[in-house]
Amino acid sequence: MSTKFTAIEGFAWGKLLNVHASMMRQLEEMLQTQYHISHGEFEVLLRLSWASEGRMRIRELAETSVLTPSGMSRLVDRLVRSGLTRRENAPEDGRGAYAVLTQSGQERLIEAEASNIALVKQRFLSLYNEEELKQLGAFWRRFLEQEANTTNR
Amino acid sequence: MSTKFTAIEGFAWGKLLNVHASMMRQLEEMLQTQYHISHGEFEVLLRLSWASEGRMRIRELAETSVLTPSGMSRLVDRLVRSGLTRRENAPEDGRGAYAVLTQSGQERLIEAEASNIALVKQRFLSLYNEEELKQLGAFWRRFLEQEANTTNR
DNA sequence: TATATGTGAGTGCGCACGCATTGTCAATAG
DNA sequence: CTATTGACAATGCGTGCGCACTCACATATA
Repeated sequence: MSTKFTAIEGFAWGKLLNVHASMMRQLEEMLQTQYHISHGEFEVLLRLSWASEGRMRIRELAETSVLTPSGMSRLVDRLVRSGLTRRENAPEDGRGAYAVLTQSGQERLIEAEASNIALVKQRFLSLYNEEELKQLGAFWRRFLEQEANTTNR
Repeated sequence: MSTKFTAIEGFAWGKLLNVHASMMRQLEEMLQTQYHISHGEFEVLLRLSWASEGRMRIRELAETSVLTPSGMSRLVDRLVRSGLTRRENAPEDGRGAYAVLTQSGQERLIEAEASNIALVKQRFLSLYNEEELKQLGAFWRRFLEQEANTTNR
């Protein structure tokens, strides 16, 4: 295998990085200035809202994110100080702690999520028709299926 | 505009994030364990290798990256301590400083870049034929052209 | 030339993170 | 029941970064 990219390969890969960086920069700036939360904090609030009764274990949150348990513990700390979550001891496991979405957290999340979705639609999704979005999804599915196969062994 | 994603939209956007995260995680782990450099340091070495005589101004490096000038100054510091770059005063501008690729930096970069390209090909590019890669590139081009239009005003 | 304004690089400080460790509790073995 | 091992959350420490600032120098203006 060659140690160089073809022009087509270099473009397909390199510009993917640029597109991702541009979108993330815009999303993070919007979340910070309008809602005073980082993108990581936003994602935690979002996962909590999906969970039953708006609560998840710290460890579970860490596993479904890019953070370690220690980083997640501190992130939840910040959310607690901001009043967006609270901690609750796990009744069934004395070691465990839940992060629980507060009323204030739900309200902040609803607005932040709406802005988040609007920005992604406006800047990214609106550029492609449904057929093209399906095509993109098919590309990602192919990648993720290969990942699932190779990480299991 | 709706405040929800359609299933197709959510997949096309959400899985793009997953694909990017998976690739970046693999690349960063490879660069760190095999070459003892971060991905940001790798990109700086790469840009230096593209520049004439392997030298660029700190400010210029910062502008073409995600870092601020202060962050870039410190990143170059680390590269200097590792022996991969050296600093040189700019003769034409007494304020300025160049980061210059050393021999050791060139050697490290050549190997790291080969590994980087091999990993991207193996894990990502090899999943798609040339027609599909062209299509991906066309999607990215559409996005970046829109960005160029809207950021200029 | 003399002064004011702008720019490049570097630094003190605060913040967020990972790693290693600790404290607490659960689960298993004897 | 006791001891060992393992798991969850939290914390001390080191590191990398941005922001605000400083210093050195360049550029513009009178």
